[in-house]
Amino acid sequence: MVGLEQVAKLAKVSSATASRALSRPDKVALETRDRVVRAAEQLGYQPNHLASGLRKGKSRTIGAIISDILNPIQALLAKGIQDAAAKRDYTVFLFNSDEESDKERRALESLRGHMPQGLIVVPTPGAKTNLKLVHNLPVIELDRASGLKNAHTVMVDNIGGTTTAINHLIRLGHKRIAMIVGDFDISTAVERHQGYREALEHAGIPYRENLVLAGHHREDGGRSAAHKLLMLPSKQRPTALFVGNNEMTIGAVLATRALGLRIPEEISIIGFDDSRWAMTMHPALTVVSQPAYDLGYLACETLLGLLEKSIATSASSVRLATTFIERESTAPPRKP
Amino acid sequence: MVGLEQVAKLAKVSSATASRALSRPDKVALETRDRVVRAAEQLGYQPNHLASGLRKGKSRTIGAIISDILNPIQALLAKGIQDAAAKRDYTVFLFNSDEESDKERRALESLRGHMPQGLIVVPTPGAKTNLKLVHNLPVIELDRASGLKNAHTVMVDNIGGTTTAINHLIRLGHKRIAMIVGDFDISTAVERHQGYREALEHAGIPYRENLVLAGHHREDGGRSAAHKLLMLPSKQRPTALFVGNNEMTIGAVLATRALGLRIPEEISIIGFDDSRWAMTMHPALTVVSQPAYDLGYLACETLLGLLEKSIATSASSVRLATTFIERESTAPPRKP
DNA sequence: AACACCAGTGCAATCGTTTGCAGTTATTTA
DNA sequence: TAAATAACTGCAAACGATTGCACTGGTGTT
Repeated sequence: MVGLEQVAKLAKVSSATASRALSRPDKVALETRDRVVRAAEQLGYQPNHLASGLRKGKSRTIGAIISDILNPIQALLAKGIQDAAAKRDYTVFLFNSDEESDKERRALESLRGHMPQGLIVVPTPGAKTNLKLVHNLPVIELDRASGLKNAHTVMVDNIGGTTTAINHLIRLGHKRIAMIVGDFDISTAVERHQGYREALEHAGIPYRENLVLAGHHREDGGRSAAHKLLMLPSKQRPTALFVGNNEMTIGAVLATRALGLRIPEEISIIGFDDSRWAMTMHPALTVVSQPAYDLGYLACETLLGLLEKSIATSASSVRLATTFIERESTAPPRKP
Repeated sequence: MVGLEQVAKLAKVSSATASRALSRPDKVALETRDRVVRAAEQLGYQPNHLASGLRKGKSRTIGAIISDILNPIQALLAKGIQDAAAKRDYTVFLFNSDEESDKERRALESLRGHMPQGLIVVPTPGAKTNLKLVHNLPVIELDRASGLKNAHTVMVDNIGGTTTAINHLIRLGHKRIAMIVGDFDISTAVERHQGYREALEHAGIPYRENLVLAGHHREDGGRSAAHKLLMLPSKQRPTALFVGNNEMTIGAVLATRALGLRIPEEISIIGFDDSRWAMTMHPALTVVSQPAYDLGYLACETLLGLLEKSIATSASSVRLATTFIERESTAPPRKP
């Protein structure tokens, strides 16, 4: 390891001056600085972040905990975060919680020792407790809210996105619109359900308990919920289906196919979240799309902004709009 | 920040003893250890990795540079790496190169300062030069080889995977089998192409230059290459198409659809890499699937193994087998 | 009884950088 | 010309954890 000491020796200055030459150019004579810079270059000197972080109390790292890197939406979040961090010369420690509160806690414990200056987290249901482990760190909650007071959040307009989708179905003439929802311990699931409810109400369509099933966020849950809905007696069977996230949508589509029902002739489907397979499947899926990359990017910028001015801004809350993308999976209901 | 000093004071010992009590239990009297542990717990003490890393010269972190986190295959690699690292209590700095040598270099520079103990990298074409930046670090090359001597590599059996696929097509009766390849500055592209060539040769089918087009790894390239192939006069037009990676395969499928050709009746398609959309598209795609998670996991285990025994094992090279998954996108060629 | 040995503990140096303070020159001002 | 000011530079003390060394007192050996 080539350290500052050696650079200093080669440049015939003290290590103090060498340090200043490299990070406070104005504090050092031009000629001296040159000598140091040249020496550093020649030796291939690279400052040791562990040491400087220790001394300055600033590691220039942040932590990020997303729920599942294999979910394309979350991967986009991660990418947005990393790009924003890289632009300001921060490095990010990325963890997966896999939606398990326990893994989230372990990630936080692991993270804590590395002295990140801030945190971005897609909170699991246990986050409210877990986040106490890092009570002294600025935290941005991404995609959903844990319910923690004075937390900063960056989310999408779930209610608006959902009502747009439901309104579209209503305009096509659908009356029996079902929804597959996530678990209500996650704020997005609550909000999307609320959007669904409001849209129906606004159109004067009664809300029917038996048309709302839980899919638990995963493909399997989506599949069995859809199966149940589509097996209802034909008088009760929904003519349209709105699914609360991408994983469950896959399940729902597969269940539909398995039953031999044609989309959109026999059942219209809209999913929350866009993705590659939604575009390429047949028929292409109509979706509510989230600006996931921007969401991540913005969350990171917000966090870094917080760090630099170090003023404890009171809890901020950002909502980004969703985009409704009409493809081929929706059509008017069949005449009876 | 609660430091060791404060724990020590509360337990009425020196910080030296406190340190030993927590990390070298056998070096300290049982009763003392208890007192220290209790004090640490009470104060919520968390060791500072920056400090211990600095002192011990071991950061317990590794760096990982993948090419694109949005590619599901690469996301799986990342997840495998992280899981393996977490199991041994290492933390990983994850970067994206986006296949650009320049970004790879910047990632390496950024990484260097954080004193990772090792590196896992999916090398870009510039890796051979870039990796000199970290010449003193153990490096595992993942998924492809940069050509660097004495590098450890963890890859799949690209040749075997490809020949299996091509043989399958040959057995179905195809004679004009086209391939969309990647750029030859990436080892996987070279190997897959070689597998294609060998399989044809072995079956006595002549290799035709005009049936092999470059798709440059991306969807767009795949689309235009496929378009060109499918527009050949019908006597020359391929009856089957093998595509060198997932991105290009999407393009190829879209081009096929755009031309109104039916899969597999008019053209059989096999892609390298499995994915969600390959399973759900219609018809479901026949693929050569890589054990990406295992690949990542293994790469990380190899690296950590290297670190622990600190013996400079000579370059190891691991190859994992691929799996051929037959779905619905292949069929015998149409009788003329 | 004399000695060697061992477990348990603390002192103080160390890892590589940064920075408050003080010291040295050169420059400006009255 | 003397004094005040500014511009550079170096000394040494941090940051928090670890560890070689030395010290203490106790146990075991002959």
